[in-house]
Amino acid sequence: MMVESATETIRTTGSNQNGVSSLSSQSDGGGREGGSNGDANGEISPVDLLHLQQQQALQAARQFLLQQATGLSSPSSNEVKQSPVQVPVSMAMMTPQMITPQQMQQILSPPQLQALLQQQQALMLQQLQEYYKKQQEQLHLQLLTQQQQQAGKQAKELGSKQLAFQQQLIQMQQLQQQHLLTLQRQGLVNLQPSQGPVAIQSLQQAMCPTDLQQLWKDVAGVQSTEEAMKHEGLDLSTNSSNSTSFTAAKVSPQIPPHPLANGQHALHTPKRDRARLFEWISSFTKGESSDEQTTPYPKGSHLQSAHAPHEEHTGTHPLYGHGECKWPGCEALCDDMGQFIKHLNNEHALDDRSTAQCRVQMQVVQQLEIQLAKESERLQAMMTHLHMRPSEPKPFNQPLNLASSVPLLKRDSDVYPEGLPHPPTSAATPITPLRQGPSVISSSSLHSVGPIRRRNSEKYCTPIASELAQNCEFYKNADVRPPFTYASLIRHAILEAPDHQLTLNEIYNWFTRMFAYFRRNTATWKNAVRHNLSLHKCFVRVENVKGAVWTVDEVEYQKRRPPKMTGSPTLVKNMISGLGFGSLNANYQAALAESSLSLLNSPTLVSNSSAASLNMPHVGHDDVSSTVEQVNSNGSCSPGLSPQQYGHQIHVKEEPAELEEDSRPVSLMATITPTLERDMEEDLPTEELE
DNA sequence: ACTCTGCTAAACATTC
DNA sequence: GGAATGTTTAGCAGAG
Repeated sequence: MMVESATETIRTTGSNQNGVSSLSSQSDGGGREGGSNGDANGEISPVDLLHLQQQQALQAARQFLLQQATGLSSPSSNEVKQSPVQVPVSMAMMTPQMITPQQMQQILSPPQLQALLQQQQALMLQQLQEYYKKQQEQLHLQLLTQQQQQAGKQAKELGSKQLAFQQQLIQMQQLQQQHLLTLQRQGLVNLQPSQGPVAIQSLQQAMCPTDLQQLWKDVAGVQSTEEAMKHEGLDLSTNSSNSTSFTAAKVSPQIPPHPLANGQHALHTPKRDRARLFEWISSFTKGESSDEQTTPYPKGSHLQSAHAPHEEHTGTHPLYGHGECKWPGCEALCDDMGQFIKHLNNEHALDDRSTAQCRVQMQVVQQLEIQLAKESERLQAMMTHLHMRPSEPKPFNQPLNLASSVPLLKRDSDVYPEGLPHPPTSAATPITPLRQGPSVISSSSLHSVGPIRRRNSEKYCTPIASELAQNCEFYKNADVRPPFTYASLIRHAILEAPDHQLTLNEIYNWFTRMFAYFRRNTATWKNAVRHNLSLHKCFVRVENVKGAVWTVDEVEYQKRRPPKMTGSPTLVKNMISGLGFGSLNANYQAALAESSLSLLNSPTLVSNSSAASLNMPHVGHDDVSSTVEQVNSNGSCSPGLSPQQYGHQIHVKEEPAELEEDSRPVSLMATITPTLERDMEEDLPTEELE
């Protein structure tokens, strides 16, 4: 009972604080309809009245608090000082007043707070009742008058006005119901009246209509009770202020300044305070849940973390741990499981209270999930930003920024169904290998260590070059499997070589040098490398003076995964238009980005012998400007990139590589398709593009 | 259900 | 002869 009353008190106190904003906000919305009425009558709206009264209650509580605080010992004053620091930001935002609800609940003793609030509540209730009564009568009168006066007016106008009045009436009745219910039910659902309309809505959600109606039927009784309380309120408050010494001295030294700021604190707080904590959490949760659609960041979401200790699964029952009942707000001591079960069945049976608390908990979970989604989104934005930060517009060949511009591309869900953030695919980052340590870790670090069948570089437009460039330090140090296929890695290694050729051993070395992951399981991955080299005809073995070297047939490589262009012609059009490039086929995006990046990375060309062996047709490149060759220090074409690609990269300057990809001449691609012995079932890109 | 792709493992041949 | 290199096959699994 003490806990109950204490929580009630706190809730009410907090409501006074928070109610200012929440109520005022509601008056904006709900008050519009009633506002006209209020203006017409020259009276304040019920919401304003409630607001005013809650402010009065808050003022009274503050005064009371101040009186008591003057005699507080240093610890408590310290606490008061510290609390604002530890108050979560959103909480602080919610409570613009100097004294936060937490401070209130820490400093005021439950009886005192309860007395204060009961007093204020009783006053408010009485005034509200009277006010509502008057308003209802006036509304009915006005409605009748309107109907009579506007009998000759257009039906439309009449209808709208009547509707407005009726809505106003209904709203007022609802408001009245809600307030009364709040006052009556606060012990049941731990609702924070101060949360105002938000909490009230939550209450409505938490209670079935029949409950509401039944409760409303008892309004008269409630009123009498409240009036009785009101009469006793003075005595209560007097008693509390006199007899109960101020509780800051009693409670504060035992509890950390702000249990809410740290969930662990809740474990060490006295039971009463923990109950209060839960009440706060519940009330905030309810308050947020109602406007969660419009509030991007739940204000009290972090508070819910403080609730975690309650939910930790200890023992054999999730609701039982450390000899306590973990039911929110309960914490009854139970020696053993049997006792706990008995307690659970007795105290937390299926009733209104348990149901309401369960709903509260559901909303807590819901809020947490929403918060998780929000935080994940924020993380994505942060990572995207960090990856793009070092990027400076290159004079040419700036790869596509897929991450930022491909909102429609299904990547996360496809590649990371677990909800893990996908590796940043911001190809807009500088191409040169660099530069950022593991601190800027792409989400690739989250890749599983096990085999990944589909590397995102292959299908989901993560250019290996950019990814590696961004996180090369990370991959060098972290035992994380790179999210690329062996073929991609081999190709990248080869293209990274000065002459675009590597021996097998050099490829091995590149793997071990670049990836900590490949410093182990050598037998496995080396075999895989050899297997890939042999299997894929894009890797061409060239006999050299010093032995055999491996080169890359870029055309073959890009033919490896012909793009599947799906979608409407308009979509394709949009893709080509440049801004829509995000919808481009990921394979081509990745492949082209990779190839272009690799070209930029590698200062030299493939040796003539290898180039010849690559069977690369030298296609006349009308589009290739000299600047291309200027930029490309070598001044010659890479084995893989067609001149047209270069040309497009150049011409379309800041256009993403996809564009080049898209605009890659189909006919040319067809013509340059080398006739290689190794047959590979392949759809010509042209067909796909068409 | 089927196909494609990628990974792993393994056997075998050739070369160093 | 052993290790490295290269080729090939098979099975499995994920994804479309």
